[in-house]
Amino acid sequence: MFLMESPAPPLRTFSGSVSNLPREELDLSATLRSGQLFRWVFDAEKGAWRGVIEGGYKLYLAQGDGDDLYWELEGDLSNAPDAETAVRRFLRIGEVDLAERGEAWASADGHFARAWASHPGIRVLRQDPQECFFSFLCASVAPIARIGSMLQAVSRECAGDAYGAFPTPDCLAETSEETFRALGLGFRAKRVAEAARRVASDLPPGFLASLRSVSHDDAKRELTTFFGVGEKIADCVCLFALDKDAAIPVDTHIWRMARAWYVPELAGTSLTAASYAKVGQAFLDTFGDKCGWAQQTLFYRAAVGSRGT
DNA sequence: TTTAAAAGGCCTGAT
DNA sequence: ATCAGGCCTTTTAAA
Repeated sequence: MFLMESPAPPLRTFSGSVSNLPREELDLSATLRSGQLFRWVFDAEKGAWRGVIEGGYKLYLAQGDGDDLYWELEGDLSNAPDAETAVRRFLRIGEVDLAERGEAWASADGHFARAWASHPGIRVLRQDPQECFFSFLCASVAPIARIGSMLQAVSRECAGDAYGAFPTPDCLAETSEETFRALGLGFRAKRVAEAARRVASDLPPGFLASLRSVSHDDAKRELTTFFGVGEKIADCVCLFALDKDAAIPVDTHIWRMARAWYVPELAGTSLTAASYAKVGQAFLDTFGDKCGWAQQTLFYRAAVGSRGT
């Protein structure tokens, strides 16, 4: 080996494919549009989805009609596992056998069976905790499309690129509440500005990612100490970035579904801390330790699948 | 043209 | 301690 030390990070491109990946294991398009992340776009020229994953790697993903997934990853991997490991880690391939789980869930629950029949293969991804946290801080009473436009505006303002690496906490912390308001965040502006300042200056680097190694309850307790973060947003971060596969974010859609199907005794009541816990328990009882994944398929049918496209 | 609803949370006042 | 109601911004679609 005659690798030289270079001042600039060695930006390189790697590519490969994952074979034997049927649609029941991954529906790439539905997964990326399922409201768990908001800055992935389909690059028509390249014929692939494009986004940035944890570690700042730019990733292209393409799924054809067959059982192969093609990927291309760009970045400095000198201090990281190999590229394919990074891709599999993001998609959580090999960790959760969704095809097998989905079949079991469908035979256990008729409502899930209907959602699975129309949209199998919606996975829960492992996101960058930082981006996921700020994403769902922007998600209060906003439709998925608007969450995307808010986050693209924030990225463009702080990092210069709507679809590049998400701004660092330091960069977000230097942006004023008024600026966030001007970017269309509305009453969420104060929450984002305050959280950014706290993450940047009051907490150790990597604090959010460190919550991966604590329990679901402990992670929620930490997250809900932020102004603007209640149980629902905390559970979104737990499920989509912190490996808490039993987290059930009870939003307006899941709450409606729960009252109609899973916790009928709550029909006609309003959502409280007590009923929030009952909904989570009902999902755990029905679907088991990966119930957050089942929730994502049900959510998709209610919130995304019913709309056009 | 007005109104409701959108991956909510905080504050207040009443039991 | 627990819960219902009002409020906070903006956008889109339905009435």
